[in-house]
Amino acid sequence: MLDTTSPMARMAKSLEKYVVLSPGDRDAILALPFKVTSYESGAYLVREGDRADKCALLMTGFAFRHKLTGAGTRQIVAIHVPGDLLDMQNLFLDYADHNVQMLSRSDVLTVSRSAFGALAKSAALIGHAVLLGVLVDASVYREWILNIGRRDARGRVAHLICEIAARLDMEGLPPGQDYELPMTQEQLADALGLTPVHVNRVLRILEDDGLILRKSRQIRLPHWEQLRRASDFDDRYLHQAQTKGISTAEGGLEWSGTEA
Amino acid sequence: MLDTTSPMARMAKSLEKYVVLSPGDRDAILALPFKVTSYESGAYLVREGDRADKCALLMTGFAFRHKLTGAGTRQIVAIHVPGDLLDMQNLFLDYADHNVQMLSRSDVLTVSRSAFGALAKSAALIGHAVLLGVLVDASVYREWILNIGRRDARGRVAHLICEIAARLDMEGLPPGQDYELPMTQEQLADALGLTPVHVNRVLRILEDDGLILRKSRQIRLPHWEQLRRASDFDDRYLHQAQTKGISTAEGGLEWSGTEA
DNA sequence: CGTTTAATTGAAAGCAGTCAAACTATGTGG
DNA sequence: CCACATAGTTTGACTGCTTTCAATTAAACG
Repeated sequence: MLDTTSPMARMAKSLEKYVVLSPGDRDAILALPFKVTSYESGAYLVREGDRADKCALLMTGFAFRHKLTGAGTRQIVAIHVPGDLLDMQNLFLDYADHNVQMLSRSDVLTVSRSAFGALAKSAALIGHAVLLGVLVDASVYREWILNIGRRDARGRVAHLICEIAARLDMEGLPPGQDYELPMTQEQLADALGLTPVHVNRVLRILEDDGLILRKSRQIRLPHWEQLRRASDFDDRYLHQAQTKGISTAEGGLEWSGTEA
Repeated sequence: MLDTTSPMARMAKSLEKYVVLSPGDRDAILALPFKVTSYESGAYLVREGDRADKCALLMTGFAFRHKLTGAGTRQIVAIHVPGDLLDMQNLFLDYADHNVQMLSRSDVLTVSRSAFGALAKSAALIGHAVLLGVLVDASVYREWILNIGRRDARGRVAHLICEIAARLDMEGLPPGQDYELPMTQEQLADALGLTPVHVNRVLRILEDDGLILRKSRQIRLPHWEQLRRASDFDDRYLHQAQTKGISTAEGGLEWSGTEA
């Protein structure tokens, strides 16, 4: 199932989160011309204003999307984990309305807009997979609007932690383990509409409440269910069922840790 | 150009904001079975948890999307104006992750999911129009995240007013006129992550600053350019160019009003 | 190891929220 | 056409969550 012969197999696998591809579709994907590029942490994959000319798959590492206000403050609007399709967002629009930047050193698979676009146009299923991917992204955006607009700082931070944990889990990364959140507190703040100072305070509160354990940027969630409740996190907005396949145990990751 | 023979002509027109349809595509759309329904203000078009079974076009009136937190607070995540395609969002996902509700008495054109889905699958251009529509919606979501996360209350309110004005304008509704914002201050608050009381105060501030004029829910924007600057509004995120056709004067609507 | 970047902590200020009451529309029935 | 009821708007006083400003400590990097 895990075909590692070609990086394009990862692309096929990512699309198969949304549809069941025919062998023909699969072959067509494997036949696409591609390129794998390593990006440093902080490198830009797309800059606001760029004409989108490629579509990408995040193979390793993390990335984020962000926009800037006229006053220069930043708002991160999405976080991406390995396995995410990166630029369907901008691919078909006239120009990029936001930035995509690496959160960590990352390997990115890119396919030219023309090649991918042609395939998506000719193979209906693949086009549909792209549409579903965009719809799920849109659902995540809606939850972020709710999170930032209507939850207090503690709930907001906890919710983002839950989302990232759930998505890593979904992508098959080791569940039930510590995981590394490759974000500075300043980046967390920009993702949550808070200040870095307050994020720091809230993290401490969550830690004091026993909801999370921290060691540098390693985070462990010893009481997933509690954290989930505290943050009002309900993973349905991630539409993993759509994502047929990955069948994580319904209610909960089981973390082994107890106390520091 | 403005074909009023069938409500489906409105649907075709809305899709043509994103692509140039062939006569064949157009005919196929006009041939779809449809239904026009009137909804009262406050009526639900879609409820969270519903299986999506229809796709809709808002013909007259306004609508909004919202989600609720576990604590019961509401966050409005999008506003829709006449001419908007309403439920591509949920159409292809397993179930609706949010609610769609009428802001005013509205006429809605609906097409069954199966009929529309089949057409979108067979006619690549129509499918592509749907994709573009969803991408533009996603871009608007991103701007809302930025707006709520990084602008103060005054900027936030002003930005939303600008967005709605720009979108009404885009849909060909009388520009440069007063327009009626069919939202209560409580709804505005829920769209902006604020409280109704504070929205009220901010509206007064904007009025005192001469940026808006109000009479009940009629709003006039006598100094568009000033309001635009005050709210850091840049309409590029609405991707109207994508929306080939409607060529509003680039930089600014010209409102005639001066002072009350 | 020194230098830079990120994380912490404290004290003070401020923007927005909460609570409560008064006022204004809008709508209904007599 | 007026009286009452309901929904929405406005205003004031007070509270508090989050920000700001500043300084210190810890971690990451070449």
